[in-house]
Amino acid sequence: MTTPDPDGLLAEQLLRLTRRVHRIQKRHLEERDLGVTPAQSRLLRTLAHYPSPPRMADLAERLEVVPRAVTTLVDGLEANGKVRRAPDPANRRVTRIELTDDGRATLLELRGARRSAAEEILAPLTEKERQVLGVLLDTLIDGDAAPRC
Amino acid sequence: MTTPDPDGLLAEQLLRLTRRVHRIQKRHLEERDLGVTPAQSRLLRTLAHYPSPPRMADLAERLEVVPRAVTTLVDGLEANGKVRRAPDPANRRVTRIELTDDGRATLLELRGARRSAAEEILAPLTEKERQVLGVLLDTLIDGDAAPRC
DNA sequence: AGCTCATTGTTACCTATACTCACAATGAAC
DNA sequence: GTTCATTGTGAGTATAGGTAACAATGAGCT
Repeated sequence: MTTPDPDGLLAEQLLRLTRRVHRIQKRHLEERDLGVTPAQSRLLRTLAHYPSPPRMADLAERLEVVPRAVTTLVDGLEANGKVRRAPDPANRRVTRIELTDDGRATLLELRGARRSAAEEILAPLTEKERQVLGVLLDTLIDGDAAPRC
Repeated sequence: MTTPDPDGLLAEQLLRLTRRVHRIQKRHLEERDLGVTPAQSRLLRTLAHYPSPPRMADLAERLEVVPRAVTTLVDGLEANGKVRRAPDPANRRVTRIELTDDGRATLLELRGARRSAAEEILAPLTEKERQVLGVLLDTLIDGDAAPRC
């Protein structure tokens, strides 16, 4: 491989890998035929991390996305009965997003799809390598110094 | 960090890192104010790898994208005078894509932007760690067994 | 009380990327 | 020369995200 631009390579690698991950996840998702787009799936998963229903703004922050984007995602999920918008009694500006039973069921299937997709993608790496990769990625995501391993 | 879904974590990490890379690259690009979108930038860079002007289909394959997508990208670049569509004398079906002088100049600035962006992103990693990361990513992209390091 | 300002979600619109399908022009094979 | 494959593109769609303006609400100050 010719690498005349070694320092710009990371972005290209990430792009290609992200695309591969997308393809594989899409395939695993379609096998189960849940009516959920990748971004909606991410919102569902994020939703599961909260002990109590979060606000739209909370989701936007967690997803690193503008609040307006969350509206669209919740619209789609609500139309399919996966989540429910509930008013906050304490503050009438906020709407809290709750998982429905259907949403919870979807989430379980989603996890299965993700797990098998991840297994396929990570197959070429040993357990140790996976850990190293995870640490390196986390370091870059956070942008601070790496824990020297 | 709570990781109830360790096997699905990679996709999330990749997504976040890719987004961070996008943000940083965008910032570095905007400082120079080239009129080029990220995908167009990628096409320009890819173009530079060919010793002689490639066909649309070649670019599509190299970019891992459907040929129709290349049409749109080249349209944009051609409108801005960065590339030129040239007929192939030997086969009138194919159009070859050539870099213009302006495109070449843009490419140079692009490289600078990418280099400084990459420097910012990779700053927390040592040289050795960068190499390890590169190998791991390549392994996952190709999908075959990792070279044991 | 009332006035001002910040927060919250949303309406309306725009951009970027990439996809499918259909098709016209061309070349290749028999 | 009829048939079939290749090549690029028009038309339309989906997904993901962003900006700007705004209405409803809450909070703080006087």
